[in-house]
Amino acid sequence: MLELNKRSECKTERKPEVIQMPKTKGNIFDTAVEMFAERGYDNVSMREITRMAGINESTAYYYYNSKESLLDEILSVYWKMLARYLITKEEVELYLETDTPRELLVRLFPSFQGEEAVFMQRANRIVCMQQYTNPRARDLVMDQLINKTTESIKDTLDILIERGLIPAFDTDSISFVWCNFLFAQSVKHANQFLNGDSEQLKISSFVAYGNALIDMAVTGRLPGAIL
Amino acid sequence: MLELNKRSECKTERKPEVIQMPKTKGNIFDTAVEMFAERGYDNVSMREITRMAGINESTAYYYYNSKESLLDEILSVYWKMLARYLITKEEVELYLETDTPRELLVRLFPSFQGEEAVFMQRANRIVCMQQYTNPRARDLVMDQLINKTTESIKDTLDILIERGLIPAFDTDSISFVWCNFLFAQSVKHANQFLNGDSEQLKISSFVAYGNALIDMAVTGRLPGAIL
Amino acid sequence: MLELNKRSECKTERKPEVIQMPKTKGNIFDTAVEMFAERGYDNVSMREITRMAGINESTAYYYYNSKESLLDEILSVYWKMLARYLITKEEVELYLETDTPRELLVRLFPSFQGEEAVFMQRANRIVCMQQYTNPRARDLVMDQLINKTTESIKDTLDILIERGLIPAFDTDSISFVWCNFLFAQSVKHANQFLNGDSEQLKISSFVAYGNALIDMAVTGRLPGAIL
Amino acid sequence: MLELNKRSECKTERKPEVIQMPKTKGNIFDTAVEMFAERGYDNVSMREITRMAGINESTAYYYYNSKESLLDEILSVYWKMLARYLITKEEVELYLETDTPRELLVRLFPSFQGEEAVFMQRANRIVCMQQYTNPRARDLVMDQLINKTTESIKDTLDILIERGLIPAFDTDSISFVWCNFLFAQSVKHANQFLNGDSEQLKISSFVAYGNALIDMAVTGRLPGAIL
DNA sequence: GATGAATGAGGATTCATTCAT
DNA sequence: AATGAATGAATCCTCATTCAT
Repeated sequence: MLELNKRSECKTERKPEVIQMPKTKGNIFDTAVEMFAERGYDNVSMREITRMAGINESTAYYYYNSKESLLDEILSVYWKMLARYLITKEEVELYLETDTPRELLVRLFPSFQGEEAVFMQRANRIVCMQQYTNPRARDLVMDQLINKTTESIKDTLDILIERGLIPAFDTDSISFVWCNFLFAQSVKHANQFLNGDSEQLKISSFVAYGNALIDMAVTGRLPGAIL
Repeated sequence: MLELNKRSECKTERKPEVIQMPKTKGNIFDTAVEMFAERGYDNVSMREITRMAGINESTAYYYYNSKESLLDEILSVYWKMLARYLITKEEVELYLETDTPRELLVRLFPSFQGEEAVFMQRANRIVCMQQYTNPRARDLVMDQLINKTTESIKDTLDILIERGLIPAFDTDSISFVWCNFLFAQSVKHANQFLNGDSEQLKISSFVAYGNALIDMAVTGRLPGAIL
Repeated sequence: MLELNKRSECKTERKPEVIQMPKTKGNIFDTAVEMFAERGYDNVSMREITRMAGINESTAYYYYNSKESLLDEILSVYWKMLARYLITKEEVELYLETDTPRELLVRLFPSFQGEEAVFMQRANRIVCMQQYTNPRARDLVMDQLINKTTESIKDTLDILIERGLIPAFDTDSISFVWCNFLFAQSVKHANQFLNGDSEQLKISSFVAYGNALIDMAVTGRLPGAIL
Repeated sequence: MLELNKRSECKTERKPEVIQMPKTKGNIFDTAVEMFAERGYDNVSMREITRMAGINESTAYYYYNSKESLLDEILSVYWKMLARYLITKEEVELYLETDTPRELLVRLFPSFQGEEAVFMQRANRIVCMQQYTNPRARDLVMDQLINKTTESIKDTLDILIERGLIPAFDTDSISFVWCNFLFAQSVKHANQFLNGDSEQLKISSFVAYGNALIDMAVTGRLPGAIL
């Protein structure tokens, strides 16, 4: 059976490429990510972050010019990690050597593991919150999370159709709908985020309806449709 | 041609039922809506709102106990207006006397006019921003914007299928995908919102892909699908 | 046995002479007394008083020019009621026709009944709190509560000695000590005041040690002294 | 002649044990003590304190979390200084090696010198004002200023009687009266306090009547009593 | 690297009071 | 006699940031 959250291993090497920082800086960064995610950028003060991190308030300014630049770095790291996980045309070709169409389509649902997953969840929430007021967060959402993802989906579908592995249909509109579905999930996910419970978040409906989308793509018709 | 934003008249009377306030209170309310929408609740001070509204800061506290209660009222009004526009089963039956299936399905895309539209756009943006930190806004999004809408879509599709007006399919998953599509649009809409430009917001893609969803429902297959 | 809080009836008529006010004014007055006593003049706002009294905030200003003038009236009424209860030389003479020395001395301990007692308790607390910052309250304490009372005690003792009803001693210092004892009790009383519990305030120690003072005056020696 | 305010030296070492603070903090503390004493906690704003202290308002919040915590510290210091000056049984025994009974009894009247005296006077006034609304101040008055002092007086009298140095009498009631006398003086003292004039406060009556109390204890009879 | 001290600007909110009605 | 609307001034407090050390 299909498992949305366990993606088969990547073919192309993806070195974790962990972002290296001095210990204190990392401490500030991590604490900020956690607190911003929990309560929102505007509702967390530098004082609170540094107090929670157990360091002096002014020390934060040794590493970050301003509160905003701290947020910038978080967005930056998030952007980079996201980018590493978008599937390119070349990768699709590669995967197709071994994947069935269903297996390939599952890869279109993002999935992170371990510490990375925790960071991505938090950063996702921060970005969702900030997209309305922070131009960089908005770009991130619009460009990376939406346009690039739509493109990636469309590319995958196009290749599958081209190879006759799934029936032909208008991939433009379907990739748009598909991506918006993913985006809505990510917003809802961010929305329901409660620190600590993050693990227990019910993603069952997400999985079920994600499968519906894959079904549609593979069959060319609505799930359960009797034509 | 299909027009998503001009819904044919309602059968059941919907009196505008404008929320009445004293002049000054309305002034505060409107200014707050405008400024919160533009820059976010946290980034707008009572000082700024009242200065913009041309009244004394303390006057705002004559009408609202706190900044938060001002936000509460905005959410309240938004909730009420939204609720008025959700389609019930009874209304679906009524519409079906004259509507074609396509016309009926168009009604599932919310549409506001004039001043109301301006308020709804702004309030939508405020709600989107606040859903992460304000429990009431979160409830509004999760319950009203998502659950109730999904239900409304499912009801409509079920009735159409029951009457044999569209092919049978799994309305559960489709209404879920459909609603999430709408929700994603509303978030993106909020996201791109720039005061003044609100009118120029490109909704063409929304319309195009909205039509794709309607097509799917009417035909039971993916748009352009060759089975 | 001696009962400090049940003073035998006054000989001279003391008409209750209730201070008459319009209903609303009395309402404001009473509410203010209650709230000032409970939480202190500075910590109670006109808004709170009028809200508690169930009238409009500005109505208070129809009857009182300012918050301070409301306090002034309270002090005024308190002053008048206190004055009515100080024992004059003439009254001492009158009482002596029927009282034993002990009975007469008991009269030196102030005692109020019923509603009057409630008001006096509250007002006493207000005066105690305000004596440090409000000149009128200070005068009230220093002049009325201390000097006049001391004088009244001294007069009584002098007459008793003059008539050979108690041994001779230095009434100057004893009336001073006596009055200061009373004053300390009144401050402690005010201090321990908790609205609602006012009735249950333990005055047993006050009574016991009040009796000690009377004993001293009647015997000329310290209570229990073996010379 | 007896001098109430010059207590013969302590036997047991009492190191001044001055409370040390950073300069600015001390500045805030001192200014606050002065201003609170003069005009009352509620009638002095942080703005005024810091302006008077010549520092920025927010600096005060660097050292004190709130206005109330500033008051708390004042009460704390006052409490500590008071505690250092209560006479214990052991000290009474010690003093008795050299003191006459009168000299010993004089020690029951508190006496501070120099800067300490100024602080104690001010703090005493603050405590007197605050005792009605601030639980900590109330405890301070009731427990430290009254109960502990009464106990200290009783202990001293008991020892003197036990050794046959003064006649036997009921030390319970006398220590109660005595302490209440002291307390009344302290309240009156606070009451009459006018900044700058503090030095000129007439304490003659206090001394005179304090002597009366000592006389009573030493002779067992009322001052000037002819039995 | 890290910190303690300090600050200017601005935050929400309260308050006593006024005035037209 | 009573009130609804409005306000100026002040309140406590927070915040991001700087700077000398």
